[in-house]
Amino acid sequence: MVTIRDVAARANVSVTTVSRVLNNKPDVSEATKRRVKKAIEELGYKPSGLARGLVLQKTNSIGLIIPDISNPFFPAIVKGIERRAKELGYSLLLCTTDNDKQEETEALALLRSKQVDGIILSFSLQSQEALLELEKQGFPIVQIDRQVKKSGYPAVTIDNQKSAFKATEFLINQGHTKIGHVTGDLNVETALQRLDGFRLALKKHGVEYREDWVLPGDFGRETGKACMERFIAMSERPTAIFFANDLMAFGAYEAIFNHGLNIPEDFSIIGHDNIDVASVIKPGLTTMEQPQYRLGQIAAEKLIGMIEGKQDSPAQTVVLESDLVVRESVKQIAP
Amino acid sequence: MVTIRDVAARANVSVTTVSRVLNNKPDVSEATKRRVKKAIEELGYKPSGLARGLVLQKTNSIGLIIPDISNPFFPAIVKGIERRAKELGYSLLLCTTDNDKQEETEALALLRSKQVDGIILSFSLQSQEALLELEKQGFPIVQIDRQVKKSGYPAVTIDNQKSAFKATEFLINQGHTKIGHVTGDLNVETALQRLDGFRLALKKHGVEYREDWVLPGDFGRETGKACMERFIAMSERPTAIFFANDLMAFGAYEAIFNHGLNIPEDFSIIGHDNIDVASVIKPGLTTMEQPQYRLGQIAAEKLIGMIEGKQDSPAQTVVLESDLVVRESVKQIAP
DNA sequence: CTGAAAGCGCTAACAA
DNA sequence: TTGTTAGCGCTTTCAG
Repeated sequence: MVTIRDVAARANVSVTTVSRVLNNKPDVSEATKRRVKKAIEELGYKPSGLARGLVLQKTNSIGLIIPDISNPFFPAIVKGIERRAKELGYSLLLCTTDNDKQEETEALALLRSKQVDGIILSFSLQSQEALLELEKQGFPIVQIDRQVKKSGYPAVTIDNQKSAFKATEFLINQGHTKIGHVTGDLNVETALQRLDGFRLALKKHGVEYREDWVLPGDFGRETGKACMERFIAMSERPTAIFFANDLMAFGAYEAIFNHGLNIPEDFSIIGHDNIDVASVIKPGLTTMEQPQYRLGQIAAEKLIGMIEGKQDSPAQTVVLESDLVVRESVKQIAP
Repeated sequence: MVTIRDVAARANVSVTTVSRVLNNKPDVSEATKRRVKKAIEELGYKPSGLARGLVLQKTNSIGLIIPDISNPFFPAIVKGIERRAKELGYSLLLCTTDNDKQEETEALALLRSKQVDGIILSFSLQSQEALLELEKQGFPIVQIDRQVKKSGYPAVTIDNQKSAFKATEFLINQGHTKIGHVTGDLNVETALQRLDGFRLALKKHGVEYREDWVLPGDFGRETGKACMERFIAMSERPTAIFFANDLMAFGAYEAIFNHGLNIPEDFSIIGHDNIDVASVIKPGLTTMEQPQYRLGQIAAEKLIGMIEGKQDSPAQTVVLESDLVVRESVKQIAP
């Protein structure tokens, strides 16, 4: 490995001087600067991030902890984070957890030991204490998509309750009064909030809330399919169902088609997230759009702001809007 | 920050001894081991990966460079890599490039400066020299999905030529003789190979190859749509089209439906990759399945094998099989 | 404008 | 079984 010493020797200067030109510090004559640069070039020298990080106590890398990158909701978020972080001079260490509490804890420990400057994460409710601990130490963290409320860490999310409310209200406005819901993983704040939004909308419009039409899901496609099978098997069925995310709605599509039934004639379906393919499937899935890329960008900016201590005020949670995207999966019912 | 020195002081031993228990080295009495562990516990001490990396010249992290994480082809690969790497004690630094040559070069430099132990990458053909350079230095790299042939670095891929051949042959066996193709980004080896496979299949079966039915794409959905528009506008149309990936085929679905045309009645469509949603859309997309998760796992294993010098033979390229998945997007034509 | 030297937190000879 | 010491490659006072 070629080190700063080799460069110094070759350029006939001290390591200090080399370090100076490396970091664009003043007080180096043009002549020596040129010589040093030449030596760097010739030797193909690259400074060691490790050594630099050790002395500066700063790595210019941030950690990202998400449940599952193969869940289509996350890639756009990751992209947003990665692109913005890169622009701001940071790189990304990726950990996934499958929503497992132990994996979450391990990921946190791992990233700390790698000495990332901060972490963006999407945690289940089970891992609160770990966050509280880090908060005491003043370690920079931004939550994304999901907020573990008890911690004081800022989050970048949409208003999930409101979003679910809007989705449900749309169903009601289309004339539906028999409405079911498949929840997300109830260990996740997001899922809880969407359930709340669903309830609130029914209540506001005086529509009956039926326990047996609210099925516990987990944001996975298979579960969406399984829950839909249960709806189909019911003697009294809802006419419309709000799925806590599009992936589960896709599962429902499968189940419905497998039974020779139709959307929206037999069931009106609304999803959440507007993942990329929601527009490709037939009938097009009506859903709530989240600005994932933006969420990612903002989270990266916010975290790096915290790291570099530029926040004017204590870091605030950012809540973006979600928008209804109407396609063909919801039928209008005559009153 | 609490360092190994603090632990040593608290446990009344030397830093060496602490280091020994940290790394499970022998020659530490049970008694002192306990004392040290207690001190570590009480202080909440975490070893600095930076410092360790600096002295060991090993970071236990690997770099991953891919074009775009929001392309649905990659998440499963990333997951496979991440999961396997984690099992083997490595973490993942993620860089994306948008297939841009400069970004590829930068990512390589960045990861080197972060001193990752090795890199898994999916490069365009434009970045050959950079690889050659690293190869001279004996730096461990594994290519995934795409192989830059000139480098001696192993790759983990499917046989893209054969796969495209099989896809095209399926069209022919269904009775099609007017067959078009939308290529991938021709700066990418994979796209070239699929085009070759397409040609070969036509040739073998004596089916005419028409230049004007081979449209240059870029693996993006928009392009798939645009190319499909061109096919639709032709006075003489192909009856079947092989798209170099599913994403472009999805774009084609849009275009076809927008014109009030039907699949497979008006156009038979076959894709490539079998990304998750290929089964959800209507009609189900016939396509070639790639084992993405496996590709990722194997790439991680292979790279780490290279890093740890356990390879029995010089690292070999691994070629996995792809399988035809028949759904409803291809019509059988009476001879 | 330039350099010597201390030290970031850790591991590994080498001694004891 | 334990400790002393010399670095890993870099930045940064502090002196020239």
